Amino acid sequence: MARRKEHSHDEIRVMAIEAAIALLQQQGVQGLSLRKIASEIGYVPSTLINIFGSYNYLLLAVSEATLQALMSHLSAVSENDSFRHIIVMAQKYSEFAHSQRQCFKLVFELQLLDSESLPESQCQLIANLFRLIENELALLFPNETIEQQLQMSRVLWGGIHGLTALSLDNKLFADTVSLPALLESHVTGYLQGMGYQREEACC
Amino acid sequence: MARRKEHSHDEIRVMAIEAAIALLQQQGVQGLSLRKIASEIGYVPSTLINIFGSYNYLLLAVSEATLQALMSHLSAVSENDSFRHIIVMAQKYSEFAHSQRQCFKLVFELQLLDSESLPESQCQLIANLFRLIENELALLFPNETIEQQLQMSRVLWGGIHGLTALSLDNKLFADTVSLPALLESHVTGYLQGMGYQREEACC
DNA sequence: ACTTATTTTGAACATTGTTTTTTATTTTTT
DNA sequence: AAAAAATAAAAAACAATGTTCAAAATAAGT
Repeated sequence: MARRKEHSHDEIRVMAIEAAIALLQQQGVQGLSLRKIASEIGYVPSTLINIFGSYNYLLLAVSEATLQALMSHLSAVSENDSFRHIIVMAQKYSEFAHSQRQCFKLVFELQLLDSESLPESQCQLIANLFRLIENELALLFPNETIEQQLQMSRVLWGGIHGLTALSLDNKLFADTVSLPALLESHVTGYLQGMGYQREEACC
Repeated sequence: MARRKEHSHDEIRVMAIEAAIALLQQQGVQGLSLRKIASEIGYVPSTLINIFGSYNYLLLAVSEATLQALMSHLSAVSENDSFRHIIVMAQKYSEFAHSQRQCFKLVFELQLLDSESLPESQCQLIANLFRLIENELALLFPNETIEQQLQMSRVLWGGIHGLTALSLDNKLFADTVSLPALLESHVTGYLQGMGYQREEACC
């Protein structure tokens, strides 16, 4: 059999990714399978393997699509105050994670084999996410070195991600404190500790 | 066939967990399987299912053993200064995660089905881990409410875990800054921001 | 029109966790 | 002590997985 020519490879790509996301949100990554995705879009497992290379690479494509959605979600934030900007981005990050729970988890839990390499596009996406914070830090701490700003951005992001990830799995074991409150405390506390003066007073 | 009576169920339990940990460290959770574990200890898959209930519950037992090891690793920390105590625990946490990488990842990536419930023992273990930090915070911030101390402990732990987890998967994208430096910056920055005066001066 | 290439697909394969059946051993009863 | 019942371990069967490979159907080239 040759191409049915109903859809191009690129069309099958997006169909498969969309179907995978839909199934993922319903049943989680455990309930997902190459065969289900294939049958969902009226194709056959080996066709998807031909196009994506492997099931793992299909999941990687889903992960990449999720990262892009997250990126546009965070890029939409516009606050004049850089301090507020970071806080709102932290909230948006956790909002996104909870609303797209399964996809978000996939991004961080997908393990590729040693033979598979993380594609450059995915690295760039993550680097751009970090840059969102780096940019605001450069405004907040213009006197700090680039190196220092880079370190601060990782600490901020690490905390935001850690709190979000633990909350997603109900591993915070603190029902009385809300995730937004934890995120605000983290960002505010750390930035103040690093010398940022939100108000005017000191002592 | 009836019991070979060579080993009791409890003996088989520990044999299986040990074999699972060994295989896990070699090949990761992807390369692990019920059949490999069974053949490694000279038994058969269905025997392990009988004893553990399911493969997932066997993995949960490995996760629990890992949490216990982590707990004793962190309990061994003894610093007079509570501030130093928290920093050292943060470093020990990340050390443990990197030295027992696969087991550590299993703890946070293992997903049980909706029908399976997280056993009370595992909840207690995690609660005890949090308490290690809560105790030090009670010493550092005796005037804060319990609620406030609880929130701070989650922020601290969330950041420590987030930085560690991202570092484990090389997702920090900052080769020039070390994980210990990030952890120290996180703990120091946050505690200072929350009002802790490490030195005597202010302004 | 015929040949050559291409590409989708269906069947085969190896491996997985789990369930069910068989079988060997232990325990109980007569 | 012998027979019957209960028990428990292992073997086999099952359904589902990702992947490979050969066969088949269409497209392209001559």
